[in-house]
Amino acid sequence: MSQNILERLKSNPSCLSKSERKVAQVILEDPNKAIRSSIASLAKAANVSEPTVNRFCRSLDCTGFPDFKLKLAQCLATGTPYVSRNVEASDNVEEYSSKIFEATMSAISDAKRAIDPNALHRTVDALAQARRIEIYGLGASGSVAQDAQHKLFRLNTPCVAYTDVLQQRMAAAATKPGDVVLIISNTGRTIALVETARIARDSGATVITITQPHSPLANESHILLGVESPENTDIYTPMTSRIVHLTVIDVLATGVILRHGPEFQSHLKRIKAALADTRFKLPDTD
Amino acid sequence: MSQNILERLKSNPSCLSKSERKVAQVILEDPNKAIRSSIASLAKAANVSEPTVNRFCRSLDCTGFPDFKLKLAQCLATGTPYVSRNVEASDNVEEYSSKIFEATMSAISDAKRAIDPNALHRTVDALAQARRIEIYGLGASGSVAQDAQHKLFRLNTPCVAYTDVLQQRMAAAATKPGDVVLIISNTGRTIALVETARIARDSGATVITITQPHSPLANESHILLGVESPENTDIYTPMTSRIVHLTVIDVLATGVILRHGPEFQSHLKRIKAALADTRFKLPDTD
DNA sequence: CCATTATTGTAATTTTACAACAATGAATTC
DNA sequence: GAATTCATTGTTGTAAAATTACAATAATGG
Repeated sequence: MSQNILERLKSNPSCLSKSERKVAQVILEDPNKAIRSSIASLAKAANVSEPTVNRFCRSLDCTGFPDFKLKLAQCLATGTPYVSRNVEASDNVEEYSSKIFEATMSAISDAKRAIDPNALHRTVDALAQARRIEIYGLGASGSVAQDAQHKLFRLNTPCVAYTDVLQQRMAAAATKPGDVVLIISNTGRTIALVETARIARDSGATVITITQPHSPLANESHILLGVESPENTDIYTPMTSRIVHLTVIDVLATGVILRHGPEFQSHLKRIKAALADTRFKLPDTD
Repeated sequence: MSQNILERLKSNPSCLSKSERKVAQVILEDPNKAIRSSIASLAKAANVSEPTVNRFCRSLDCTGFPDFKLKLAQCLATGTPYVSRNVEASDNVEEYSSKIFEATMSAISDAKRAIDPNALHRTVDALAQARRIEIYGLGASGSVAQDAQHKLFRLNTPCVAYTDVLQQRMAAAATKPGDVVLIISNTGRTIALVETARIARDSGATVITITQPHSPLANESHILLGVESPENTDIYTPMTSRIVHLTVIDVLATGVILRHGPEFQSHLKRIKAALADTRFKLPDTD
């Protein structure tokens, strides 16, 4: 439905008149200030009359100035790229920690919007029916693969994660139709993984990837769970993308569990119960 | 900074008077309607006077009614579900995937508010000065520990993750003053880890934990990075909490990098560059 | 039970958003 | 080149909205 006022402002569109563009510019300079100012102060800041500001709002499919402020505020809150502030060397603890938390939330929010429910559905199908599940990842995605194994092994289906290139290649060559190979990669450009995907394909396995769309790895997969990672990986190692990957895996695991139905949950409870003796008891019953 | 009006509304806090609670209730019934209505219509809907609505806003740290509407609108836009809905057996793909994404975001948002900047600061200090860093985790936290190693080993400080109880105990016994032991646990009640923490303490290491506050493990630590995990772990394995743990580790790694200053970044670039040949090149220069 | 305080409503005031209309200016036509 | 048309912008005025100041009421404690 309604969306992204900021995008349309930045692209300086033809639907705005000269003075309306002045308004747009003032707003873009400090959107967070704009949502707190009245129509009068904004008009003065842009050197135009108040009704001009109002007409400006109408041009953007708002019913009026308050409605515009509302939409702009929501746009800012969703963590659109416009506000995705980068960590700076001068930041103190509060600042960089806030930024990282926000960037992470924003990435999850983006993924939520971008993920293809159909691909999820088909993946859950494939996992639920798999004879065997293999999970491959390297580098930062290695621990994601291991986490995925930790989640999926409860499903009564044999399930292994490999984080070693050679083991992955051998395991991929050993797969058969009915097996599912889940490959996780941030860039989708790691040569070894693309080759392994090809090997698994040739062996007849169903290849599912959690990776960057339109990447070489994505092109090798039967089912693609696309996750865009716009982050700058030059200096900082991929942070948000691997968290999105984990969330996708949560969705998959939950989907398979739901698919198995209620009687399956006693099976999960038993697994959980096996841990009880490793823990200190809770202080009280609650 | 301040955030999540909805959270505070639904927890029906003591800082509101009787009629102010009536206002809160009306708003919670349909928040999306509330952000579009005037103070007058809202007052009528709640059967209170207009100034009461205004005072209600002030009680919630807003400068007035418009400011309140703005914050509420932003709160709604972030998609943070104010009633963290649980996955139900009847959910279809879209539904449970939405719920999981939302629950994850909500958990990160909560953690952002709850995390103690002072503890973060001291942890960054300790990590930056550490002679050696050891990271321990078990189960789901095992892959978190491994991910942490993957992040922290770039810091020029020897850094290992152990996900095996015996290795952890031996390594903990071998630590010395100046060493930092980072222990990650969802519940904070795993007996083995609590014992290991004690061994590390006795050896003189600085014990830092990412875990549930007020837990046995938290009590054994020199520095506690507290993460509440209200989630029901009866059936589903901890999902959101380990993602929060990872985010905290991102913050720590970033903090240490910032602490080391700009000349350190060339060191990181070299590490990154070592990966270049393992990847397919990007289609174009951009 | 009275004094004190907190809570709520009434009325007045200020601020804000918007509509109706007038003015300006550019483009087009004769 | 003047006249006409159209789009754009500003001026004035008004209704609505938000807020203040203050009075009335209810709640609390000695």
